[in-house]
Amino acid sequence: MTEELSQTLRDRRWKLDELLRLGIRPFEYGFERSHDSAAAIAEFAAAEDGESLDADGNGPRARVGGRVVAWRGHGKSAFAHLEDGSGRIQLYFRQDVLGEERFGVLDLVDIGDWLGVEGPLFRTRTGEVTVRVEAWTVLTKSLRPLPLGKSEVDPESGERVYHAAFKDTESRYRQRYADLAVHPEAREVFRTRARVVAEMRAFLDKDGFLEVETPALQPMYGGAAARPFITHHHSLDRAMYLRIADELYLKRLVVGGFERVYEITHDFRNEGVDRLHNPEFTMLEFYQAFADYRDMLEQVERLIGHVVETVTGGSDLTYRGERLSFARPLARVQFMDALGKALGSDPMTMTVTELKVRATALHLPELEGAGRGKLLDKLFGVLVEPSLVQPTFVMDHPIELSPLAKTHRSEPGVVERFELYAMGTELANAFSELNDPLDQRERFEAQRALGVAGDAEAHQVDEDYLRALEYGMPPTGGVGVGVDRLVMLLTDQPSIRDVILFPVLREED
RNA sequence: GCGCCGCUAGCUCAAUUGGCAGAGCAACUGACUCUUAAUCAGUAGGUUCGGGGUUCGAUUCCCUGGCGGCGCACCA
Repeated sequence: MTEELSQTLRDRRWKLDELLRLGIRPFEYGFERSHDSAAAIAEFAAAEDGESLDADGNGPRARVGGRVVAWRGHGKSAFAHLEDGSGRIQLYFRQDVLGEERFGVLDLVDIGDWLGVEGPLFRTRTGEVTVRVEAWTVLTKSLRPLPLGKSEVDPESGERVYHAAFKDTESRYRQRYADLAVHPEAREVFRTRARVVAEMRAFLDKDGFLEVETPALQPMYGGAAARPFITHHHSLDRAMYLRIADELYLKRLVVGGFERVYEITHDFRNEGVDRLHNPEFTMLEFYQAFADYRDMLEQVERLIGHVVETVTGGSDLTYRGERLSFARPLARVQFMDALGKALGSDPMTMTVTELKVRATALHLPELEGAGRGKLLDKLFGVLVEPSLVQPTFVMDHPIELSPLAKTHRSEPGVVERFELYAMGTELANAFSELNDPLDQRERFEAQRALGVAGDAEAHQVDEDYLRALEYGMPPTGGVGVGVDRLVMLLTDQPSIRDVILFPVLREED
């Protein structure tokens, strides 16, 4: 490397060379730990309670490894903090313990280095459990300073208070490794995310659902209204699509005789990026034979309730200062009722022209060629959605919006469908699945007409799916849950990028 | 895609009307053997996001491009 290095980077390289010169391996092969920091602290506390400390106050010995996150030199002694996956532990180095030469080598240690240390545990005068370091080794020399601001622990709340923390949003997303390295609470968000997914699995597994994997690379996309990513398979010499939903494949499996199936996977939608949308996102879909959307509503209530309970310990959570209650039963409103109330007249009896007048009055753009379904959807989005702060099921959507849902058994013009909203955004979507292949073909044809008219998100006609339905799909309820958004709520994060480890960004430079 | 805001040292941020580009932390040198945002003294560190323009002089004003945030639109 001949690139010009900043003074800071040059300095780290110099220390690396010095370590090598002293015969110290700066990138070790491993380190056997006796404790992580939390276990070491716990074991010392237990020894203290058992009054088994020696005359100098030393308790059990520990070998701990971690990243140096703070350093306070005092001439012939030094304090440091080492952070590992379980937390932090203080280190105490003394020249009279380590010897002049070995203590001197500590000058080559920087914040950010990974160290392994060993020595007895003791409690300092100020009460902190600390390793009295008798031996130490460099595990990894850090060649680039971490963006680590100073921080202290608030004695009142126990929370970490940052002073000049690493907070440039762009850098945090681009260099997630650095964000995670200096923000334990960012790591906690992703631990929670993993727990949410694990609990969804546990809930469904326990209820007899089979986890399956369906293609991400598809010859034809479907199952949602969205623009796909298109790619090309060279040896087959044909276009392939990244899935926008796994719905149609999961229902094929119900046709095949798997009565309860689910998949937690990434969908890809070729659309804009904002606070609530990443082009690649995680969706849970599950399908249950012999069930209708009312059964699925109960399932969603129980599933979400279970996840909220696991993370918060109760049925409530706070998002952006707003208290949300997921206590069952959740509120429910009829799509048409809610929209009718907002419009001041019954949307079912309104003509397309009348709807368009109302939409125009609200300055809704993109009305060009919009059909009845799209108009209702847009009006609902503007007039009703923002008010759905507490978790609410919106029931029975217009048929034009839902080409894969069964028509309502008693209400004309609508389908058996619900969406779960909270904080004004959609969390889940479900219906009594349309299993009449003749009706399904008509719905596909209607979508094809919309597509011809210029709707880039219109559904394609999937002949293979129709063939599957012709074999016969039992009555089935299906649900999709936006996992990222649920995690946003549960971790109180303002942007979907805060719950996706490596969100989509434009190229650097 | 459109609008608004932002981009200055490793990190967080200043810089008056257009007038020598600064501070805290990190780093470096020195002092200090129970500190914890350690302390004290000193030192160094800059393509002010890129390109162009106006001007005696641009971090500052204008044009243009890049990236990000927020809002709108689209969507789950």
